[in-house]
Amino acid sequence: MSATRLLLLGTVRIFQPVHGYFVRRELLSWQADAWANLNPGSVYNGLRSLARDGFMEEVGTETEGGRPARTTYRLTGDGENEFLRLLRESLWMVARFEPDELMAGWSFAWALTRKEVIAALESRVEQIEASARAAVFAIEAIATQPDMPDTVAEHYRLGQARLDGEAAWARQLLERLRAGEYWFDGEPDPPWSSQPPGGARTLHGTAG
Amino acid sequence: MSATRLLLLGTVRIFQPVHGYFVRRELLSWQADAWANLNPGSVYNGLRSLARDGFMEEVGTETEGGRPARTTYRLTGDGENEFLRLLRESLWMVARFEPDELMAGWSFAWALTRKEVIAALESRVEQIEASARAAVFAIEAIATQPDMPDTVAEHYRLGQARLDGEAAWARQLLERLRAGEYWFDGEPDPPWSSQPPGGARTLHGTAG
DNA sequence: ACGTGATTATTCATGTTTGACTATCGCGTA
DNA sequence: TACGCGATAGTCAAACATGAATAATCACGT
Repeated sequence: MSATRLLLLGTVRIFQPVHGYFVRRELLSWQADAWANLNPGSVYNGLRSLARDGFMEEVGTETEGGRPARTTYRLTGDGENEFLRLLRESLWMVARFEPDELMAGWSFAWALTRKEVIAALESRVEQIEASARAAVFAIEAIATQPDMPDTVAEHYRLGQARLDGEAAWARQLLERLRAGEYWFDGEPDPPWSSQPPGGARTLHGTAG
Repeated sequence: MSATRLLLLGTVRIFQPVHGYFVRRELLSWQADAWANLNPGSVYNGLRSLARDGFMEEVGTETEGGRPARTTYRLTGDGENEFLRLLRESLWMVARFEPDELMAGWSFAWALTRKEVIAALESRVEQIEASARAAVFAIEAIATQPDMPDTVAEHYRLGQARLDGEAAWARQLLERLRAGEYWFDGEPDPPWSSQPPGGARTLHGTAG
């Protein structure tokens, strides 16, 4: 499971009704292409696939001037539920080898309450601490099994080391969230009540 | 680019001539399916694709008893070069969002010399330290750009935190490598001079 | 007035990944 | 000896991802 679906649902949710090119431009302006699959084909096919599954619906296909026709989308009720489901999954579940999941999840964490995001991050820290205790025994077991290459022990150590890094980030962020940093759902004065969100105005980032 | 190609090249290199089912069973016994794409289709298609590119060649297609015919492969000269190229790439290059690359690389690091692996890990630590210094300025810049969502700053922090975890692992492993842990190419007494490598004897791990 | 290059908006051939499915053999057990 | 389960060995349709290509428009300089 890639983070692309969550990114598409989340971005359409913010800007709807919106067309594929806009969604992609916005995500590139977040530099999300560094960690997610955002080639044109992935975005356009992802939108069509979400529409096929009933999570989005085509609003229309407008042709402005002589430019290519553009298909605009918006979320359905199911799409809103799917968005929240994927968002919670990405924040509450520790996906050991899918770094893009948490990246995508954090991008839309503000769609949940501060209370829930704090609880999710606390849960992640606990899961990672538990994983560290378990890894000790898994590594011991590897030495025992005669046919297991000993290099596999380092896979556990490296996997855990990266999780430890993530936990350090989470602890640090938790402090800042408790101190009031960032805006979350249900709080007054959203940052774009006066200034709507929107990233680069061009694909090559020559904004301005 | 996924780690599957390197895993297939490296595994065929050890056991050649070898057929797809054996390769897959071996990789599953390393628990590599936790972090790499090793579904049947990925393995069999990956082997065919490597053969198409001239990195492997079919040795034959034997039918033993009434079982399905099995196609056995071995590396070509180009395949050996491609293996070493991908291996070096995976060990020397820091791929920020592809944790499977280093996992796969370490699995076959013993095919290089201890000296080179130590140099590669030292280089990784330096790259990660440089990345940490750069991240400070990238995060500053985000606050400046009006259209960039502030959540993006956490993407830098999280990405760097995970790299910091990796660097901690690398420093720790470097100490152990300098102390002589693990066997590497060119050193006497390889661990399977008497005991050939080989993982679980069955797919479900009921080795005995 | 005209060329140049970036932007808009998307398609599509190709390649990779998924995981359900086929079909046979061998072994333990009731 | 009949039964069933797991191991063996792989195929295939469908889904997902890649990135070059298309083709019109617009901004800008000369």
